[in-house]
Amino acid sequence: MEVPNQCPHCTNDHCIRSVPLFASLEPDAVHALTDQMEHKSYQKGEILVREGDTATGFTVIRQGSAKAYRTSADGREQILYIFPANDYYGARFLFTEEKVPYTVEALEETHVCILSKAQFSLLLEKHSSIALQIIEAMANRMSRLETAMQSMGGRNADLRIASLLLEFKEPYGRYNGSHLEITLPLSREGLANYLGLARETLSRKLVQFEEEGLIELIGQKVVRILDLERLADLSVLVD
Amino acid sequence: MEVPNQCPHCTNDHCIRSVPLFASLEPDAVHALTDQMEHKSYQKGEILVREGDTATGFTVIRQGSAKAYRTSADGREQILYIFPANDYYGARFLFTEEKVPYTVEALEETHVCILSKAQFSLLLEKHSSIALQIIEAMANRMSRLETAMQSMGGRNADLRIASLLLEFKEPYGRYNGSHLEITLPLSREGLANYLGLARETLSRKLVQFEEEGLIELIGQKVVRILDLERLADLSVLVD
DNA sequence: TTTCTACTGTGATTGAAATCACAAATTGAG
DNA sequence: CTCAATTTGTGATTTCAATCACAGTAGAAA
Repeated sequence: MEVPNQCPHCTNDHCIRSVPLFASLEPDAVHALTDQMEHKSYQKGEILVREGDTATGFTVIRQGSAKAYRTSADGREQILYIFPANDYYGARFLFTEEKVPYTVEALEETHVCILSKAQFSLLLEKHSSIALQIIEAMANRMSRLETAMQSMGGRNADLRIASLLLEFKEPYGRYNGSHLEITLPLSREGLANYLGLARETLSRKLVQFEEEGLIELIGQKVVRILDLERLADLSVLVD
Repeated sequence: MEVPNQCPHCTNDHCIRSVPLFASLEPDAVHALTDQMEHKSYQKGEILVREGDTATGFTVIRQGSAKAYRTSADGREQILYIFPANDYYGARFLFTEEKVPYTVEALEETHVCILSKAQFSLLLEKHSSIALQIIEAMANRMSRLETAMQSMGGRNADLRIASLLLEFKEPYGRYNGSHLEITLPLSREGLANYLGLARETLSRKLVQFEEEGLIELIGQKVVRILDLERLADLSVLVD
């Protein structure tokens, strides 16, 4: 149920300018880009692109958010990335791979702008600074993957969960008074699929963390961090 | 015990030309580069760079091989990468991070060439094609990290080990007659640290694989693959 | 060769997380 | 608001891998 329409957020330049990747472009380049992009909308649960498809274009999430995951032979869903608004995906597999390496699914109502492979290549040629920014963005994702790998190689669930909370501190945390509160972007099931744990284990560990005074659960989407230091000790971060 | 010396392999142009990243450079650019690079040698077990150090330069492994790992609070060593000859590391953390994200340790006698951050930046400016090749190389590493994440999120050790064997098929496998044989680049302990498993579990699983007719162990460094198909079924790869 | 040191395999046991099963709570649609 | 559907928590149980302990093996050095 893709609804190709004129994305109201994209008919003016603001759209692209709020995407860090394009922040360095001059106004008329932004204008040109805006015209070329294709706009689509998705409801929660709809698939933006499916693992194994031939590469679509470079896709910017204008509004909403999405998860990227792979499905294993046993049916398990391993979430690899969570893309918040203004993030993008698809730069990488325009360069190397023919096939899309993961399924991307909307976590809520989501609007995206798509630039075709050809247009994206042209953009890269004209504005070489964008290549450097892509390298930088890729570097950040690699950092995260490396930390995830370390955390998933660990021996206990506490480590994974503590590392997850610290990872989410940046993008999803904010201070409410003096307390850091993280608004979880996924359901328990989703978090479990991100961590490679059973949902039940995650539930139990979270209440255990609460009993130990590490966190406080507020509703089921918000976690208040009570003891960041002890959480960091549990996590993968050394020193 | 770094032994800065004139690396015999680097005083002529061949050195750099066999590194895919620099394959596209013209002869005199190669010449200029060669002069700028610093050469070092390490014995097995020596540390090339340590996690948390301030970034050294872009480093090319001329001869030998190395492992990159992080150490967790509990002392566990999670291996993130294995760098074979002609591979390189350090491009990424010249862009973004100040601190080196992992320790690199020689797996055997190893010779490297190092390009300083400043020189590397200059190179990038002059030869924009190198930026694209770096993106491509990063894309490949990301692919591997994503697969690793999927495999480590899995529920059993068989999956991890089968995925490892398939991963090693490319770089370390070769056909001996009609049989595919993989020469393992690490000890059991090392492999276990790569997989996030206990050494004992890996040992047991390998003999189990052998009993089931999936593989045949030849000495302790070579694995002959007897049933690639069934191995793939066990692994993370779907279809 | 012999000796020493590393690495590797294997049994016994423990333990942590997966699974199974279901109840409680929350959400959302009508 | 009500009711169904989805999500979440929690107990009981099982299972698989970690750990502990040690013996066998290979490899390097003397």
